[in-house]
Amino acid sequence: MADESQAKDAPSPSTPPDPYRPSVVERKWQATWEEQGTNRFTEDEFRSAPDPFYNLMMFPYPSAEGLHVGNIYAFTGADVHGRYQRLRGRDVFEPIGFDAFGIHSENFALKVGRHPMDLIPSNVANFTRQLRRIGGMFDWDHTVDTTTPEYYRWTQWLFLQLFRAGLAEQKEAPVNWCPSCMTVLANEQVVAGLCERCDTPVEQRRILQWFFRISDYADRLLDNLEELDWSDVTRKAQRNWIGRSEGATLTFPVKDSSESIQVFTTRPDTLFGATYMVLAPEHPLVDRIATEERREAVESYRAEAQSRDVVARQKTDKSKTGVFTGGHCRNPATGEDIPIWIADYVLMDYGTGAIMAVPGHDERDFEFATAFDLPIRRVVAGPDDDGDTPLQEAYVGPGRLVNSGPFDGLEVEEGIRKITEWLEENGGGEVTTTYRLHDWCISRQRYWGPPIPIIHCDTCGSVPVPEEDLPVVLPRVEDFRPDDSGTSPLARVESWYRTTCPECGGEARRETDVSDTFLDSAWYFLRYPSTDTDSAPFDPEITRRWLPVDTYIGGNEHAVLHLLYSRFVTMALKDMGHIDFEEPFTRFRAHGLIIREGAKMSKSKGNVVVPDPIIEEYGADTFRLYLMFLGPFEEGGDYRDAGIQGPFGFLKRLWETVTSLDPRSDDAPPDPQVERQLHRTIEQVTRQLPELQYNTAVAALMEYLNAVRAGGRQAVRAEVEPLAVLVAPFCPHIAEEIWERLGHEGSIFDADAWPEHDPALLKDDTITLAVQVNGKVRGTVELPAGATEEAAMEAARAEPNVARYLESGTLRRVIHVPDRLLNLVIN
RNA sequence: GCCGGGGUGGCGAAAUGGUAGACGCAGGGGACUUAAAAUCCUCUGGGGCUAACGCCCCGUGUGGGUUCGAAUCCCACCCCCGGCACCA
Repeated sequence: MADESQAKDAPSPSTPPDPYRPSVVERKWQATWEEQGTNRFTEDEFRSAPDPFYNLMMFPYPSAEGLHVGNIYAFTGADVHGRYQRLRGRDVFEPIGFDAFGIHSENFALKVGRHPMDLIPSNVANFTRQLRRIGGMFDWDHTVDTTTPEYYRWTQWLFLQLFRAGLAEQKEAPVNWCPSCMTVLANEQVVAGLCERCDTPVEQRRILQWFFRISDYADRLLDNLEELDWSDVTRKAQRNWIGRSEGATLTFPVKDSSESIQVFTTRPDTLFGATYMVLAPEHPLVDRIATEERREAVESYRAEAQSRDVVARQKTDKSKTGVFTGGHCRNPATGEDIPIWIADYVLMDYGTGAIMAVPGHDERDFEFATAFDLPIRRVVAGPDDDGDTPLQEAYVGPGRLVNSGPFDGLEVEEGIRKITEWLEENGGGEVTTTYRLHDWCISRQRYWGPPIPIIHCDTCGSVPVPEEDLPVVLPRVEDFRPDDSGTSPLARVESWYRTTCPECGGEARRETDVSDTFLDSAWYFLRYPSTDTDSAPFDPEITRRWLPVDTYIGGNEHAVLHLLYSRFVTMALKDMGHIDFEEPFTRFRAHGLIIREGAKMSKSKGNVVVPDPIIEEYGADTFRLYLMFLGPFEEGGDYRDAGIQGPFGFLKRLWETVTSLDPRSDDAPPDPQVERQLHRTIEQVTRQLPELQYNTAVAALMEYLNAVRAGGRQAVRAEVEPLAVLVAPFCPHIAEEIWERLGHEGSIFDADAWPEHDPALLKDDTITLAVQVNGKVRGTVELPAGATEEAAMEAARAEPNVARYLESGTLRRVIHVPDRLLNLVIN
């Protein structure tokens, strides 16, 4: 009997014949992608791709612990974006690499007693395995590892270009110095003013460092921000960091001397209230101004200021300290002699390192003047004040000038202009702009970085290593601990640093400092498409075709430094004629942070999500889908262990729906209601994916599958086939498998199969209109779409609950929002 | 202190002037099972009224305002998270 044979073949309900086995599906497709080169570009393809889309994500530091969920979250979000673009037909290049130089690697290597040259390759191998496992669309033929000579050769090349352009220079700068370890510490190695290793109080030391003159580019870096399609938070952070401040530089002649002191102020209008001057302790004029009888006090204060670490020096919550120098200068406005002090609340590296103190109208000066009993004078009167109103605190609000001679009565804004003009005419001042942004210190007295390619020669000075001699290879040094010299461990390797001068051939010495990791990452996006080239850092033709980066996704912790340095390097390279664009990242989006069960994840709390076992159990597709579903991608979300069940169930149902399709219904038309919802889903997902609104797009997909399966109905092919494509950016493996099972050959990502929605199908024929009385919903009525107000009124009156309210008062007004609501205002 | 972001059911979250709580988790009830797991169906903001169908009130951090109508806009305040922090 036919029934019998069917029964034999039919699966028993408890053991489905073909359950969803993520690991099988995922292994299969990862192997297929690898074999077919699905995600890889050849050099020819790079040169000829018709519609390039450069999809970049911030490359990771390959820690020994392996990929963190935070990394996976970021990479998945970026990968979804890249896969979406590819499904829309773009030629998407999605590279990944490793940012493996720097103090983290070095400290970890010291801690575990292994050499970073051994450690890093094994970390990279582990990261690579994990990155392949999550199913990113990475081009594994074009990766970079910043610690390989093939890469840092060009980092050194970049240094040389900047050096030649006059953008690299050596100058003295303070560093954190641990007198017990006798070594230079990075800011993060100083904890509450103490060395993190030995708890000794940290001091400052001035040593010669290499700087890039990024501040030359401050205006351009700031002004270009207007035009960039970047997250607002990120642009704002950069604006604050650059900190452009318009003001004036004023000159105060020192009494009984030919010297004068320059100060920067944004409030030249308060000049008449300047009752004393303050210099930074390091200010070069201090020696010449301090009088004999004050010299001892001045010297000991300077020594004390220097004995603090660089971070503690700038704490705002400590009380003001300072000493009188014994010197005076003349206030050019009042003609008065005012005392010159030194205090560490004035910073040498902002403005001119000196201020005119106006205690009446500056909180810091007020605090200082109160502490040292210096005169406080009101020169701005608020709306209820006059020139004699006493000051209980600094007044920083708007008002009119008082006690300011000819300028009395002017509003602050006008006073600023008039007093500046007056000083300019008398040679006592000029309009100036200063920046918070400092030059970029790129030297590190450390081992684990690319050596700075400079040779020091007694006759020729600092000579660049000839480009053909690059890379200057970082030698393998077994003892790479920092030492008591205040220089890099490389300074102990005489065989390495002794060399000859490329210019005069005489004896010379290599620079032994290495460069900042931020330099490695400031140009890596230029290298990715050109890793096939070893004759140049980046191929001009390929670079023209692929850059700038179309979308860059990464953490906002790099909002300032990394992104700013990359922009600076790009601008400098453009000015030197190496590239033809000056902004590296057309679009940047910052992703949010993942927390776990309401708390920040941290190793010490032991609440870190370990990805491998989760991927093992549920598969990468489920894990990816869950991460994207947690919350808005740009805001982050709360990882709750149980939550993964939702996305997992969704994929199991998707699988079941496809594998149980009846081939005889392949040509059947979709159910009209389901079809409408399909088109609404296509519309929503297509709109939201490029905007990174993943969580709601996933919800729409779930809703659609629920509709397809509602009441246990049997789906037809036309209802589920588009779903395979829509889900593919999130879950590439299962999408490929379903696509293949639906009878397609080749990768879904090459199928040009992204569905188009039909606008005519977005709306239902009948709609539910909410009927309100005085703004409160009192009922709903079913109406044909586009019904008139009259039709809506008629239906509303027929609704008993609405009618009840209408009878209780007089209808005053009707507000009709077609197809949405009807609000009846009664009294 | 300054600059961002945020505060909505038991929980993650939707909704950016028009039916608050889509989607999902957790939980309750039911089906299947010898049983459990898995799966499927169904209910689920709080309170009240009703035999029931239903209906009413309250509800988006707090207090005010604008509006026919506010989670959404405006004013004041509280709290949480992130960044910067003596920048003259």
